[in-house]
Amino acid sequence: MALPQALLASLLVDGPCSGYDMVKRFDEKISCYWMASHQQVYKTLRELENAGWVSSETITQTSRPNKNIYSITSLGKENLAHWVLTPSEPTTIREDLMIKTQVGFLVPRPAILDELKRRHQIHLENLAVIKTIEKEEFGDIKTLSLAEKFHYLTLRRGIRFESDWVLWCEEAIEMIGTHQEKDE
Amino acid sequence: MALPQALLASLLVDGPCSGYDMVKRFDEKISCYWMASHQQVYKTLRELENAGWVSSETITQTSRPNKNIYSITSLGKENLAHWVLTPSEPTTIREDLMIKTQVGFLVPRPAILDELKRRHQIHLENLAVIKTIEKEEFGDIKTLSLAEKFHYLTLRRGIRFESDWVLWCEEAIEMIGTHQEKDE
DNA sequence: AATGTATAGTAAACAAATTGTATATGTCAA
DNA sequence: TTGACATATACAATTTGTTTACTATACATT
Repeated sequence: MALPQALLASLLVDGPCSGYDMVKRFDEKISCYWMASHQQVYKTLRELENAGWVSSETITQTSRPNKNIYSITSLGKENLAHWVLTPSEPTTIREDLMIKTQVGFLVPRPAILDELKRRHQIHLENLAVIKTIEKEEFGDIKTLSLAEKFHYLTLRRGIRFESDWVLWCEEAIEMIGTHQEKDE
Repeated sequence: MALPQALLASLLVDGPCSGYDMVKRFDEKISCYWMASHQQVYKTLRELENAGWVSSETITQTSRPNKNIYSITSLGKENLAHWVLTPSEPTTIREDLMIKTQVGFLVPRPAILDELKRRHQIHLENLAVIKTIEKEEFGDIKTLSLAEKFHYLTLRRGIRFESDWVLWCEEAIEMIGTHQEKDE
């Protein structure tokens, strides 16, 4: 929905880059709250250029394929600022695991417990990655500039999000794992 | 992606219902982790019937338009159980507010603070609704059946999710609201 | 010499989701 | 009695996103 704006924001905050770089940025940093395939990214960058919100410069490379470096234009920046001012509703969520949990009684308990443990592990790992970034990129919070604080807040969202999943998984594993059926 | 399974799960857990009822169920209860428009719901129910995973019975009504009551079939139940056994990755998130936070420095601070406060309020209200359901539908957790515990866990996920948003909003409002720029 | 990995991008086909519109009917209040 | 609201379903257009597949080159490994 807001992929164009997500790309513009990345170009603005982290500087000009190629489509290839953008895909990597999405895989790494932003992954906790936005995802996009490389086809989508390349396509959207071209559309943004047609709209005049980004400009591109082709870098001729001898050792590698040529690449197009995209930069946000002043028009793109204006558009982005305008979009930020429009209110937006919480994004709709579609979480497969919740459906599976709802009907978890359909399958043997070890099966659903394994899936919960798998998820627990995934979120533990994600959390470790984000916390490393927090330590490396942010020192004393009070000394940050306003822009840095905004950046830091998106990272905090990721930490909260992953921590919350970890805690829920633990609650679920405990509750399902220790359940004793009456009269059986 | 898993809308068919979400519908099957709802028919199984909450019983047979019409397309109209299903939309309402999605608006109310499941809203914290799945969303679907009525067009999607009606379409998918028809597809599920063609696949033989649900059956429908037309209820002739004099006072209202006729309605089709859908029920899950044994084939649908088998399919659902099979799907539960397949592992699934965390759903990709696309959260507009995070992009806006990333580039919040583009707009006047009161504007972004208002948006954060609006979100804070939304999640507070969502949280109140879910907590009411928790009180009304679940008493002593230890006495719940296994199926009820699975149900309860999806509710717990909603409570955690909304609480977490509330806390993040408070953190963000505090951090941005109290920021003092140096040398300006 | 063959295989794998990283870089850098294009394109078509399909699936999913949103947006907009149409069609009925009944209830209730201003 | 007009209009808003709720019930109940459906079609069509468009946008958005995923899957699959393909073209290149270079560098490192086996």
